[in-house]
Amino acid sequence: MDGLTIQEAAETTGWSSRMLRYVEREGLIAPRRSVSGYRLYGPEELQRLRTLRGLLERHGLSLGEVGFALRLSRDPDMERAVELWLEARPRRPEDVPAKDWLRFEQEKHQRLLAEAAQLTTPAAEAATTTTTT
Amino acid sequence: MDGLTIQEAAETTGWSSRMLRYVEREGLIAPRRSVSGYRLYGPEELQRLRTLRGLLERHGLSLGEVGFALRLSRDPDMERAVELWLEARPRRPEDVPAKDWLRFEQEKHQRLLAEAAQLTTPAAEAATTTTTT
DNA sequence: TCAACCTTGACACAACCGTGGTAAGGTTGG
DNA sequence: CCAACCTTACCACGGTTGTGTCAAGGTTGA
Repeated sequence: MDGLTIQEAAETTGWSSRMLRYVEREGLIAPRRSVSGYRLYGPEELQRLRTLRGLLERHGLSLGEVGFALRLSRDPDMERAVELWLEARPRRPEDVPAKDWLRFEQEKHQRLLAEAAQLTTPAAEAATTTTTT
Repeated sequence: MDGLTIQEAAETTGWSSRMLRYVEREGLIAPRRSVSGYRLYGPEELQRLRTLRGLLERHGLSLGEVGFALRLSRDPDMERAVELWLEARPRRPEDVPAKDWLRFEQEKHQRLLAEAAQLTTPAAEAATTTTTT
């Protein structure tokens, strides 16, 4: 049975086991299960749990908010609706000609994706884990 | 004194005046004020209030969630952090070679922006308002 | 002037969130 | 077999959300 049980995972990540179940119900981190239903946390999940903790703390976010961001990213229809509503802020279209704004947005996302690609170096995840052996 | 007072705005938008103040405190819609501090709702705000209502209902969102989306869009640092965490979902990099995934993401955003540009035709907003006269 | 608005601030209250605990029962490994 | 885990499903409980109402005071317009 490879992978840490919920209590072990709790100890190495700083979450309580109770909260690990909660995090799972929020859809954020769902470890695979053993045949008998035990949660089995692998290095990826452990790392994600730690970075999640950091994310919340550094930006003052709640689990629910990150869960909402996840829902957004999984429901492009909803995401589009929200973004459209937000973009429609009272702002004279003459101020920023649409073309430029569009270019700006594209560049923003390209920048973002570049960073993402950089930070997602495949080996990095597993390496940091303490309990890999 | 042009613009509707809070109660008038409430009547035409279906929100209660109490909720209009709440919506404002969430940072979603802040009408300008008269010299004496009265809220004055213009056609833009009224339209946004109606579409907001629709947005919430159609997607089962809460004011707080839209408020969070707003915070996200105003704090690119936070947005980037959240997106990065979400993108790092357990997914074998071998499954989808990074290049293709990147292209897919870019295309997604271009599609989105195209739609946005289309729906943001400048005249549309003011036209639909009932109280323009 | 005076009724009918507006403002902010407070109290209230149900419903939900984050979190812990406990109970009843299954799994595991020595 | 048995201690020490695991599972789900509840109760609890303070904090936040969404919403109403009320109070004390300023503004407006006939």
